[in-house]
Amino acid sequence: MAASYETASDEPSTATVDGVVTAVRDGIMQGRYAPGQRLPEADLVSLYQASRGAVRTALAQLESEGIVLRERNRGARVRPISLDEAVEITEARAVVEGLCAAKAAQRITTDEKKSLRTLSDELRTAVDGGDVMAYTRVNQEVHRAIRDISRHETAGIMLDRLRTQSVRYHYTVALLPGRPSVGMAEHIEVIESVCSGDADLAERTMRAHLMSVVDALQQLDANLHQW
Amino acid sequence: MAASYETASDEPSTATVDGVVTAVRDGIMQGRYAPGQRLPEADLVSLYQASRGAVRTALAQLESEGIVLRERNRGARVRPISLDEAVEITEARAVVEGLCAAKAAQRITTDEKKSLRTLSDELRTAVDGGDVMAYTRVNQEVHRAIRDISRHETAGIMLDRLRTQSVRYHYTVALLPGRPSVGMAEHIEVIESVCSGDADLAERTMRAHLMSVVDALQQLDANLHQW
DNA sequence: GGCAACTAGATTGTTAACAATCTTGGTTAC
DNA sequence: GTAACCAAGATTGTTAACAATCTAGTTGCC
Repeated sequence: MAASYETASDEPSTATVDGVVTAVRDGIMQGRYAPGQRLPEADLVSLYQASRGAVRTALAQLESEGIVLRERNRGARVRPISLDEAVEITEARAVVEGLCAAKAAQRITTDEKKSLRTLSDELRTAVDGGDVMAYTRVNQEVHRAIRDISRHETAGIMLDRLRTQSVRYHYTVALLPGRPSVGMAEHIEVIESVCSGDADLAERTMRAHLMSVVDALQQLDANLHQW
Repeated sequence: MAASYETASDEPSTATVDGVVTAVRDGIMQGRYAPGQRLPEADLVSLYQASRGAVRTALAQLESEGIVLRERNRGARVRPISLDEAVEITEARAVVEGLCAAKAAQRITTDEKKSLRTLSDELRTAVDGGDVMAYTRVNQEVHRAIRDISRHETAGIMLDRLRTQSVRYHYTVALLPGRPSVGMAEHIEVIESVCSGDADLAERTMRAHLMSVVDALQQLDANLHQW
């Protein structure tokens, strides 16, 4: 597989360990690597022009991130995520992002309020235009912004990890009928509650939003079983 | 440093990667390795009789767990944790353990209620006898039990990580004057609320308990600066 | 006497070869 | 025809040697 000696696209040296980690991680998050797909070391070596040691270290790190599964003498695979797990991950996100929202409400500056509300407008135009891709992107930007405003490093690191584990499900949720407009309303509510400075309200609003994502996930599951 | 060729205690072969990881992690959590202390690869190799590659992999994993710091060409050190970080970690624990308490309240069986209440009794005898070590141990057992009863794997993994990062502070908190009796009362309240089956109440109680630990941490800080 | 440059030792990073294990395909016996 | 067995290839795990980098101590110069 991938016998060409040429570099994959336009990246001559992903050579470092971190390079391989981010390349494979992005590949998994973008769906280029399917769940359960094998990741032979030799392929990654020739693909990313890195040494085997670097690939090995990268795989170990990805395993500890929970997105790659390794079995002794049987190599690495993309770790499949069940819907139950996706629900669990979203529940965990709900409480941690709730914490971030509360802290953000306490610490937000006027400049940050302005840029948050700019995102509100972008959300509206994306949903009005029916642009699901843009909706998904701005969506993530909102969560990212609140996580940054909270200035809570520990929570931020935890969310990074949770997000990489669950991203594959997200744009599936966005495709549910009526989901974008519901999600937009919730996001704007979250933004306003954070801007209000009421930590308790901000936390409750954020949690409610993510619990509604849990509902959407289970609805998705029901739809799949119906087919 | 550590020039003795004898094995540390009674473990002739920690040879595997996981062995080194748990050995070093326990060493850090038990305070045998001080914050900031260097961890030269060669020393770990002779101490635990493992290959350098295994030690290297182990250090990489410990770094991703956040308890070891590595700098290029400068080796690994035990990562020092500031009080601000300890507060952040405890805040994060508060919301995640709150989630566990809520789920535990929903899912607890009668047998589990019994063993939880047994821990209540153990707590009382430990505090009555003034046994701080036993108090600390039962303390952790209570949190562990609730985490198990919740059957929330994702939250469990997150808590494992958070706990290893903050354990060094815990038994410092337990030494504060009057802390054991306050902590005992809170723990018993948590246990009863989980047993009651009221998810909302259980979550609030658990969060209140851990926020009181945050207060204790900050009080500890104030005491230190006063000296 | 103090400061800068240099050298030797120690420590980590990288690569390559070797060993162990698993998978796959074919062959043979029943 | 099927099932068990065996061997070759492929894949991963481990070890050891080599290269690069940093640190500390020393020497020489100002």
